[in-house]
Amino acid sequence: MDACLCGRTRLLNRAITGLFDEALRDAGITAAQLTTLSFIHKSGPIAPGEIAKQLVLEKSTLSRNLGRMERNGWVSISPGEAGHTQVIRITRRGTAVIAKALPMWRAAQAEASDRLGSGGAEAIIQAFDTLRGRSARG
Amino acid sequence: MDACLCGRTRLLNRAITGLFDEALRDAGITAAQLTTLSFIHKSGPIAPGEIAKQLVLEKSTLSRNLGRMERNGWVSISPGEAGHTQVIRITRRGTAVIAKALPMWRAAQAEASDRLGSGGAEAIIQAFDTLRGRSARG
DNA sequence: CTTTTCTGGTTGTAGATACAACACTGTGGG
DNA sequence: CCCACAGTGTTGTATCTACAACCAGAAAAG
Repeated sequence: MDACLCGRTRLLNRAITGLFDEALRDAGITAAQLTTLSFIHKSGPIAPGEIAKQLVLEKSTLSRNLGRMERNGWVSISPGEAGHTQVIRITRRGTAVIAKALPMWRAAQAEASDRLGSGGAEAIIQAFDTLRGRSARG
Repeated sequence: MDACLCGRTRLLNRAITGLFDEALRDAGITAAQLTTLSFIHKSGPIAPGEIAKQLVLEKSTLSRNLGRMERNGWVSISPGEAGHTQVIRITRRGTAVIAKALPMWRAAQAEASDRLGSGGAEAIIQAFDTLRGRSARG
């Protein structure tokens, strides 16, 4: 059970997330939050269900994460057209916090690339793309 | 911010962990617990601090995880020789649960390899090893 | 038109994770 | 001997995550 893909992925995740969280601390945003916020920024107004699908997040998880982000003033949550649906929009403060975090993110990205080695970073991108591709088809 | 290593690593982690957790459900153990338990099984009696260091886990995180595993009867926690230290030992029930989980783990590992593609699985191992090597040196 | 079913979101509960602060114990300096 | 310090583990608090159960609205079935 030595070469467990899950154990390795999880350890990799702890190490990389820790690195980004530390780098982003002064911006007052976590790595998880920045990922979601950037996604919303890029997508434009979007339903929670769609975010969850794209980011492979449980809807209940996302619900609470969005609640925190709304409390921080980074996103607005308004009722959608069809009943009981919602639309998530990034706010000015949300855009501002992304801008503030950007240089710190760049530094963390560079540091992560360095620690993973040129092959390692590529490797993660590749594993990610393969997973994405397969799950999209399947 | 599209090719964020952190976002991708985290998504990869959610996907892979979910796959293993589902596969292991009938064994009554989670992926995180199986990783720690296997490590203890392989290492023999070991101090919590050492486990945390090897698995890149915060000592407080490990403390609570070990508490749950002790409550499940999978490990024993006894005082070490030097004051205030501890020794963690795997129990019979711990060994038994690993044995029970083994075939499910194998299936999950195969499924994960498949979804990641031959290159993807190798890629994760490689990224892991590079990180390990660099952090060991640094 | 009413009932069933489906889709989308929230709430209850629990594990995994980390940071800060604390408690316990051994060791050195005085 | 007493006190500061360093190493090790726990506790308080918060975030991230998921599963199960639920609720609300809409569409389909009758």
